[in-house]
Amino acid sequence: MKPNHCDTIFNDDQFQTPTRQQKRVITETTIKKPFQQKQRQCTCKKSQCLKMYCDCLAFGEYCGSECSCQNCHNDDKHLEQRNKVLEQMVEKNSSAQIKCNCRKSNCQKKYCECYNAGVKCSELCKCDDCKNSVKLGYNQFQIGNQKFILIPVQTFEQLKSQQK
DNA sequence: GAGTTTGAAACT
DNA sequence: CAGTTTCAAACTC
Repeated sequence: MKPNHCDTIFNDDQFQTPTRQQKRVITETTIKKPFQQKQRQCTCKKSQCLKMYCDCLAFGEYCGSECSCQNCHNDDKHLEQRNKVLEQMVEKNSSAQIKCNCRKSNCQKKYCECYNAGVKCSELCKCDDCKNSVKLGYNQFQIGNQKFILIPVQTFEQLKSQQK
């Protein structure tokens, strides 16, 4: 198994089908409520929620009532435009891996994508003075007493069918 | 809550 | 490809 993709979360107790395109970082909020209808809350002002700056779009979710974004296009009224952006994103991220280029945060703050995702920095990273002390292996993380491993969707489906 | 810092994403 | 700018979140006060 090459757990390089961020497509799927597998945890010890259950398999859960992803409801969204996993993009780059799994936020703490997401980990706590994996694949539930957790409404992200973005505050985008200039991106129209049509760029990856938008947290909602970055996870393939629509913006919702809890967002406080301005001139939002990440809704069903702008489906065509939105989906085009998402398609490009999926293509771009089909082999996305968690890596960072941190300069000042020592990979110890949530600015760091690796730290934020709960994974160790890897040789893919170009960070300076890395102090990311996550103990788990690459693409593994733990919240509370729940351990998670990021695996590709394909593998996820295989595991799921084996479980039946 | 306002202002600052940060680094990914976007752009050139 | 590398350097720069833009952006919104993380962080600080």
